[in-house]
Amino acid sequence: MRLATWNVNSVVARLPRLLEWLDLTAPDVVCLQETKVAADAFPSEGVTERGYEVAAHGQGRWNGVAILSRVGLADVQRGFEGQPGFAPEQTGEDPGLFAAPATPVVEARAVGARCGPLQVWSVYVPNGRTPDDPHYVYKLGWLAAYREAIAAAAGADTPFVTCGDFNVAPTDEDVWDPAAFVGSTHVTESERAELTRLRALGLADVMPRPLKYDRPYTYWDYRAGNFHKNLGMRIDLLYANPAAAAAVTDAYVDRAARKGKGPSDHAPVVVDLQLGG
DNA sequence: ATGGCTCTGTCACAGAGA
Repeated sequence: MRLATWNVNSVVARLPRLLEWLDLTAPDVVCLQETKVAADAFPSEGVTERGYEVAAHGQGRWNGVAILSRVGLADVQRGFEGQPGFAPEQTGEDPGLFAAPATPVVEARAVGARCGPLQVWSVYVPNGRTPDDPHYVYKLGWLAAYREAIAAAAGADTPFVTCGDFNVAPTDEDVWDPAAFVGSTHVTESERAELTRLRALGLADVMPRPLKYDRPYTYWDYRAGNFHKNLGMRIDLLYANPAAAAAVTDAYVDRAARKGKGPSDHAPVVVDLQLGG
C-alpha cells in the first residue's frame, strides 16, 4: 500500500498539480491538509475518475482536511472527541459590556477513516502564530486533546497512522537554521514536548528520505527563493503504531512536487507499506 | 526576514501562513 500526506495550500488552486501527481505517484491513500474548501464544494470529479473515494472536512476559506482512498473508505470521523475550538475572546479583544459570551469555533483540522487494513488520521495542527499569541495556547491544547482522542486506536494491534501538517519541527535538525527560529513557534520546547507525548503512545516518526540534500524537509517558504536554497523545515509528519511502522518498506519526500509552476509550499511525504493480506 | 510569495474573499486590499 502506498500512503501519502500533503499540505496542498488550497485543493482548488492545486487541482491540476494534484491530479498530475496522483497519476505519477499512484498512491492508495492520500491525506490532504489546507484544502481551503467546504466539504460540499470539494472538487472531487477528477479524483473519483481516478478511482478514489473522498472524505472531506472543510469550512471554506481556512483550514480543511481530506482523505482520498482507493482501497476502501469507512467509519469517517470529521473532527475528534473533545476537539477544542478557538474562542474569539482568546484574542483579547473587548467583546463589549452586553455582548453574549463568544462560543469557541471548532475548526476543520482533523478527519479520520478506515482505509482497508489501515486506520488513518489526516490532521492540520494550528499554526500558533507567535509564542505569546492565544493561538499558541490553542495549538498546545489541541495537540493534547488529539493525543487523548487517538490513544486507544494508536494502542491497538491493527495498523494505525496519523499524518499531516503538525506545524512543529521535532528537532533542531528539522529546520534549516535553528538560529533563525529563536523566539518563533514550531521549535519551542512545549510544542516539541507535545510531539514527544504523542510518540509516547507508541508511535514511531517515519523518517522519509530527502531525495536531494541531507535533510528531508517538507516545507519551504514561497519567498526569497527558499526552496532553491533548500531553506526548509520538516513539519509534515507521519506517526505510525508498531503494526504500521513494522510494515514500512520505504518513505521519501517528493520534492519534485514542490518544483515548477503553481506548487504548494509543502511537498508530499510518500510512504510504502507491506501490509499482510 | 525588519516578511521578498500565494492563497481566499471580495473588488483594492486584509488576513493568514511558519
